Amino acid sequence: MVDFSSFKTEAGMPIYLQILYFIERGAVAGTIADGDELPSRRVLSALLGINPNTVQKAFRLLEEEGLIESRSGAKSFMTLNADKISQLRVSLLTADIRGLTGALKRTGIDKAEALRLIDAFWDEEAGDEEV
Amino acid sequence: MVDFSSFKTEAGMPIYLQILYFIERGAVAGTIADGDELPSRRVLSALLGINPNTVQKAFRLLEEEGLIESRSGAKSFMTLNADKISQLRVSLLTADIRGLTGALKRTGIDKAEALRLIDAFWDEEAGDEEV
DNA sequence: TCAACCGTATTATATGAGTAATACAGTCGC
DNA sequence: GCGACTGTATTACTCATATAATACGGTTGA
Repeated sequence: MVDFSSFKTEAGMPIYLQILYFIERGAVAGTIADGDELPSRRVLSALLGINPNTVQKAFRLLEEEGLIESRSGAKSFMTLNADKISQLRVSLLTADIRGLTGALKRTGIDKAEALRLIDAFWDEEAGDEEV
Repeated sequence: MVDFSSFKTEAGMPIYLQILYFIERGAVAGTIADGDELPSRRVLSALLGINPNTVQKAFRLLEEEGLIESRSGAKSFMTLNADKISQLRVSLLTADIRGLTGALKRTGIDKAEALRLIDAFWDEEAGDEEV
């Protein structure tokens, strides 16, 4: 069963996308594996305190993406393979890195300082680093 | 005059926020300086192909933040000083770095690989790096 | 002075995100 | 079989974003 205990909704991004990315990143990280059972729309929505339709929207997109399989009346399961994971890994990391480097460049930071900041912040959770 | 020639709207974020961040990052980077004149709401909206009200929303927030000064009937100007810029720099960079490290960790990447990716992607614009 | 700007405000409309309530048919284990 | 679950679908509502069309009064420069 796919574990949602570490999932927390945040402001600023649609919840259905947060669910989508949570599944995608879990698949790439290996914490979610092929064949894993997904909680039902109703159960997950109750667990997260959101509407079943919001969960359904995320699951529908994941099914269109070929990452999960749903049959009317039955439970839903992850359908992963090495190719899908590899492809997903590239697209997620590329978007992450490109987004950050673009933002940092617009803020006038050079590469050396960027690397220093990543290095300093990596192990922190809620520290007050000197920027 | 604040230069918006490099500004392009993107999907996924409210346009008024994109304008807000563009000004903020320009102020931190030094490409926008204290006393710089801002284009009028009407002129900028025509230039960007968006609605004047969307520009006004961004400028209103910037004024509440104390980064610009507007007088009814007259033009608007940047009002920056070292303290404001320093404060802005910390908040922007902190949000950037925290966002990225969180995403990469959820994708199962370790620090060494993260630093390698940033280093490899920094000088690229639209390349096809091996991830 | 006065026309051409400027900032500001108001009202209306369209769209997408998210919630809410409900309904229907398929699957599964007892 | 049958009840409890499942996925799926529909309609309606709220809210934020963005657009659109105006309108008002202040500022500026020829």
